[in-house]
Amino acid sequence: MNIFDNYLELIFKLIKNNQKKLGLKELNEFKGINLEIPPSKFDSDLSTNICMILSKPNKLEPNKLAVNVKDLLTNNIKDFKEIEIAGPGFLNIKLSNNALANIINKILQEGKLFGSNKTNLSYNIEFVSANPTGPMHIGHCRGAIFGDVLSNLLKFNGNKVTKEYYVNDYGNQIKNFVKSVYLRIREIKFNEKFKNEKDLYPGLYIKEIAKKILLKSKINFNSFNNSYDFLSKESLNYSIEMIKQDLKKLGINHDKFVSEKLIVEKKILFKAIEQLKKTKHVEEGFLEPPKGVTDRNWKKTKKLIFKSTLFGDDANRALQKDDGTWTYFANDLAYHYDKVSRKYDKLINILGADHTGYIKRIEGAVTALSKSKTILECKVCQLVKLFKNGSPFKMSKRAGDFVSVSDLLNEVNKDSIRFMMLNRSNDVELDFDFDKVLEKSKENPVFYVQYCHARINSIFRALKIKNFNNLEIKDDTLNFNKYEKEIIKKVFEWPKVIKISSKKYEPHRIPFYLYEISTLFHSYWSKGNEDQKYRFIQKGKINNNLMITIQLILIVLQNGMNILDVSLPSEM
RNA sequence: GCGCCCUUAGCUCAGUUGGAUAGAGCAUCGGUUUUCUAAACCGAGGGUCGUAGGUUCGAAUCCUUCAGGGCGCGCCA
Repeated sequence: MNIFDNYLELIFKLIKNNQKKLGLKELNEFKGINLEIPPSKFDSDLSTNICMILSKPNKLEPNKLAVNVKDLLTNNIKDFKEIEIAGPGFLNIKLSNNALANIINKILQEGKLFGSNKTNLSYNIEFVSANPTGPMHIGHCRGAIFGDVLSNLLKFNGNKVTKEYYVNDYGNQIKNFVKSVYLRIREIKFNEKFKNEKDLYPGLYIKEIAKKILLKSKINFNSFNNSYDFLSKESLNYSIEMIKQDLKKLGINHDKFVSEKLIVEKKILFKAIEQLKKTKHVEEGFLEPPKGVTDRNWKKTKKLIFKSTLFGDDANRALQKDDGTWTYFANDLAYHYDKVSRKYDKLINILGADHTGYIKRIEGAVTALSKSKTILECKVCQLVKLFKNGSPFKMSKRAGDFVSVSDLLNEVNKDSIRFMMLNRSNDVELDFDFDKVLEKSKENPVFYVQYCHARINSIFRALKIKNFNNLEIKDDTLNFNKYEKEIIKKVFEWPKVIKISSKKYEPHRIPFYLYEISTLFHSYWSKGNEDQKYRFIQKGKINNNLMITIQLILIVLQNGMNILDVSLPSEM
């Protein structure tokens, strides 16, 4: 039930059928025309810019065209009770009571589905993909929640979504990680001091892993090479498990974990390269020394390169290292070849701000691999800064030199973390303030929205019922006051919020919307303090218009918080 | 040097494929509770939308210039 889309379609049809009469030669496919809720100072339900847009290519005056369009619409769409021409040529539309009643009834029927635009595409969203060399830190957390909620959002909007985690369980970092575990084991078993050499992982969690492995293993750890296979398998298991636990505590479950090691073993890379050689995206050649980096022993050697400059990248990228082994990017190319072959409509990668430089090459890779049939879009989450008492806050560094997700979860509950991590656009840095998140006040948006729900439930308690059942309205009983009207208009906007946030991959619009509708509710509620007649419950009863208004709020609160996966307590 | 992101009220930020007098929260000042949760509400002040141009009926939004801040720039992963 998206009234904007529905009515626009009607309007377009009418205008097309009466094109000549209106003197319109050029319809421009109705591009740029929209229907929206006008600012609250205008006393109308809908507003469209159609006359302003169409007047230009047809060389008509917007206000004159508006007079004709107004007549056309009022005579043919009986849902439109009254239309006013306003400002530079807006049409402000009032809906008939009958139309309002029908719309509201439909929303009540749709309930949990209200807001879905039923787009029906298949998405693959890769997110987190933190290296399995240690626990998740605060930086991963934002991307993790962003990806999870974006998945929920796209699912809610009617799509199929695969939530994917790419496990980088291959390469030098893994060797360093395993070596660190090995040295910690030697430290415990043979009392050898752990020397913090370059490239090793000093974090104390490595010690925990070492202890666990020692408890269950029977091998002697006399040589790194001899124990490597066993050690790497065990250490990776532990650290991946650790990450999965953190994700679980945040309420995140991926559908699929793809192992880089497996991608390598399946030799997918060769197929990918073979294909890209044919399309001339991969060639043997030489690369220039990296810019902005000095003091390197640069050797110009011939190797396979991916021509990412064709896709706007700064430089072409090496697929092979000097010693002939494959680069990380090469394996990622193979991984994305695999993703492309799974035939999703859209691929999305969620990255941290420090991976911005990687975007063009990997998006280009997908375009090349899919022969422009699949588009990969990378969304970047900017940094998270921790604050406490208004000043930057550093947590215990037990886990290493970063703030871990489990540290965070010890202080703040999952609901607050999820909501707050999305209470900013992904494009801007996010200040995460511990005090604010723990506060029970308007300043804490999570609380504010939840409190709205709790207050609604207090009405149920006062009326001694569990919910409003079987609500239905007839137009003759329809008589909303100005506060209710405002709330209902806001509810009508919900499908639009879903549509835009789905289209632009911007889940942050949902918490903002929920906060706004909560404000309208709290405000209306408080009117009862000033004026008896606005009290929700009169002589133990509640009137029908109010019941409907509250039910509509409940529907969007529940649908919204479901997408965020944040709880709605009925009492606080 | 290059790429990406950001610059909107004192502070932190929203702002829909370009729309009407640019919106919230915090902070400041003032008010509201014998009655459904005051953990809330109402009101006031506060703006050259970083700068300079351009596009047009109309620009915070699109294009160009410059300035400031962040992130990144390996044949690491």
